[in-house]
Amino acid sequence: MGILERKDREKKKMRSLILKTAMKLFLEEGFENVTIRRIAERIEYSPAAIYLYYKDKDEILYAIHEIGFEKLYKQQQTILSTRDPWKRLKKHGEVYIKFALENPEYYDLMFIMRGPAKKIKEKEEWEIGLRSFEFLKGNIKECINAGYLKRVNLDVVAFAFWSLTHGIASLVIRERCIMFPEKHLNSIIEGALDFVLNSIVKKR
Amino acid sequence: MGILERKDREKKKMRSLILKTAMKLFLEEGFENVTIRRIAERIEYSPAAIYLYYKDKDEILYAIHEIGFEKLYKQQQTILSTRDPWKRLKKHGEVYIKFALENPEYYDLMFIMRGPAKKIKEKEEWEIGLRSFEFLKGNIKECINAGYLKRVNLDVVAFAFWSLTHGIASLVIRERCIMFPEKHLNSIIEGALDFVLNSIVKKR
DNA sequence: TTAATTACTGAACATTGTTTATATTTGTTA
DNA sequence: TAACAAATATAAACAATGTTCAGTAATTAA
Repeated sequence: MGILERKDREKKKMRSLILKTAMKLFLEEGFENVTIRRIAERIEYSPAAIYLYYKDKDEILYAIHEIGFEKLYKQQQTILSTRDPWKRLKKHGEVYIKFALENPEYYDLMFIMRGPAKKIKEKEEWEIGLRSFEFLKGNIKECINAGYLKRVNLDVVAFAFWSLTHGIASLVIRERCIMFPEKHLNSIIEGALDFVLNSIVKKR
Repeated sequence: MGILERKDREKKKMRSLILKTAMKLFLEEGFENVTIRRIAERIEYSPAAIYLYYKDKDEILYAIHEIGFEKLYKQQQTILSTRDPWKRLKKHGEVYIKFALENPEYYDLMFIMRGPAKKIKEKEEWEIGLRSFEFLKGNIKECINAGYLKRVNLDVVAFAFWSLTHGIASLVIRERCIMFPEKHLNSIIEGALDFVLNSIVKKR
């Protein structure tokens, strides 16, 4: 009965080949150039073949978006070496923005583009996105317990924090910060994050 | 010498007819349905005719985006009736988010979509966007002068404020808040804004 | 060896935005 | 007014896109 299993393996292999190729296109040329036809061309199959392995293009984008989340999550784990909850939360913000600005295409796919969002809705949940959000909530909870933050609703503080960092990242990525000269932008970003974080911290 | 002027009037009339029609499509069916062909159909011209009046589609989107800014600016002016700078700044945030959530298509065009951003770059400045940002800076400056805020760099505080509100708005609009049940979302948004604003205010 | 299932493709469809050669309308001049 | 010039408008096509479907080729089962 090894035939079914081999077929299954082959199916998975093909899916991963498609995804790998899409990723390559994505990283080399940006998501605008990830087209079904370009993927097909690279793997030397017809465009129609891809639809035997992925329902539509958004499903491929969703898969890439998941890889982006893995990448972000990994980078976020590095802050665990910082023991002080408050310092760690600051690092959290810095790492988040750093990820966004160093991987704007990923970030766009993860938090801005409509394509993956459609799939999120279909799934009725967003496991991969939630994991990062829960991680943030954990950090904030520790800050509250350590007396660094007021005892406010966890979701509210986490959402405020996320909105601030996402706001910064997405305004830059979607090119709405042209009022700031390029050379000042980084210090304004840092300044904005510091300003808010220093404001919400309680002096113990 | 009235002919040239009449021609000029006619040209303007045609431009405004195209824009008006694009606006109608935009408001009735969302920007996804603003296509050159649909506009052409409605004004009973050929698609090619539109290119005699607008360089490309992005130029039309840019024009709509400007109308959106007019709308926002008008709504922002209503906060001027609030005399206390701090209360006014709070209103500023509320009005901004209200505008975004009540006019998500406009907001998207103004602060998220790539199309208009391209035109912004070509123009090398962004008059209409800057006006709103300067208005925010003015409000913040008054808060500083009245002792409500620390004396921090104006651009930094304004950018922080804008990032927070834009972050909230864009996460909702691009459907990344599915971890919050619909019925709680509004109170979380309010809570997040209040949390940050109450944190940055100085007790006098 | 034949029948049935599976894997794949060519060609087409329905959309986009945009360009170009051509036709029509309008204005100028002899 | 007739002929020419300039403007305005269009039909048709181009080059893309995602996606579908009727067939063909390959593989497996009987």
